[in-house]
Amino acid sequence: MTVAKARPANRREQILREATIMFTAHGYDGMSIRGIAKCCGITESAIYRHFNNKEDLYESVIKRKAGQHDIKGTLAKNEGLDSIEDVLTFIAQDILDLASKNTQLMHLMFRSSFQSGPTALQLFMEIRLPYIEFLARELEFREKSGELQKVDPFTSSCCFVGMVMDCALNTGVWTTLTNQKFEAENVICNNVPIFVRGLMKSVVS
Amino acid sequence: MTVAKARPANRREQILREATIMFTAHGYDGMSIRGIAKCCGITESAIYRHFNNKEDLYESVIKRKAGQHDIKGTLAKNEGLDSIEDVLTFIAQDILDLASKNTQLMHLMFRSSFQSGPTALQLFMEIRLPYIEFLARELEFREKSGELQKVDPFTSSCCFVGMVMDCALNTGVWTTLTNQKFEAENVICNNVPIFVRGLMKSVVS
DNA sequence: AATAGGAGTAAACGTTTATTGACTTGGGGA
DNA sequence: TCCCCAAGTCAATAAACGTTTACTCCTATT
Repeated sequence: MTVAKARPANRREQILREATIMFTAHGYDGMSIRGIAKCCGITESAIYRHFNNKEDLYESVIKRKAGQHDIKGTLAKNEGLDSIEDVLTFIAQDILDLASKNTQLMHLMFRSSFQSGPTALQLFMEIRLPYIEFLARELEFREKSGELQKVDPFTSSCCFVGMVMDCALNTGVWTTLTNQKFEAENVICNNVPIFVRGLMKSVVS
Repeated sequence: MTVAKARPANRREQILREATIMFTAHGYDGMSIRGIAKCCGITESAIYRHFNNKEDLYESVIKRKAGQHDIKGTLAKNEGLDSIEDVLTFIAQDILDLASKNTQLMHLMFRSSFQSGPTALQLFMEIRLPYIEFLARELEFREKSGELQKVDPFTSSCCFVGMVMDCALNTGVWTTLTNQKFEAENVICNNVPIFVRGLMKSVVS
């Protein structure tokens, strides 16, 4: 009496989608093969036709997400911006856009960084690192050209990107925790200028 | 033949200690009653003499950690610092100190914020929020007195604290990921001045 | 038309999970 | 001295876990 169900075009993709949802919501130990199977409307065994084991499935989830965004590529297209203000605004805007359109990605990045294994830092490397390296290069160049104060490009870049990432991750928290409004645009309007004034040599207030 | 083991002064505290280690390392689902019991040298049932269930134990872990640090209190003792530079330096130093002396706390804070339930944001509220409110008040005061540029105190404070927290959490990551050095002192030497210059009205470069 | 194999099923595997129950200590107060 | 009770033990529970097995479709290729 075993009746085969309808087979969607690519089951593998569906499983990965559901597993991603599960993992972002409950973490590795909280995502169960059973639960994912149920969400897909198939049995657990069917999942093992597509993935060797749970760890394999997990790694595939991370790799898939990493493959969905080519940060390095999009950044490369935006080299040569005029002022440092443009650069910082662009980066902040880009990260906050990415985060708001793709909440999953951010949570996945932080969750996976707590996980052990080979894919622990993959999302950090493919999402966060490109931003940092991009900004660090811009800072280094502009520092040498005399536009900026004497600062350590890498540290400054890490901090700026970290600040924006932190905002992106916690926008929801602050609005529920306090009654203050705390939105992406405010961060850009408010803090990019602070950084700009702090970085530039001559200041026009 | 059931022999009762030696009973340490406060077993409860020992259980909480081991559970904290387990939770910071493996998360809620990854921390097992069995594992904790084994670490304490007792049986699982013994744990249920001290806690109603796993969730109760978990909540106790969070509450205990929250009770170990009186951020609000220590901040209150440091009101009335001279310059905004002193304020920012103090905050950054304090957070990075706290983080380096108590790595657990930071990881616990982020892990718990991903968890659902009543204690989800407790550590955020008792650790992070006091810093933000403290700095926001300082900024608001100094803005009104004309010392600072026109900025939104809350947003600026959120961002600064977020930046430092992010640094504290990821210092380890960057040093292993890149060969660049990225340490607490560098962050303070480098980024506090940037913020100061960015916030102040008149700049002495 | 025959067939090979990809993709599904039901059922069971052994293990681990959180939790409970019944029993046993040992030390402090009556 | 007796006895109570907090804090242990051992043993058992049902449920959930990841994984494997044996079997069955459906479909594309030959």
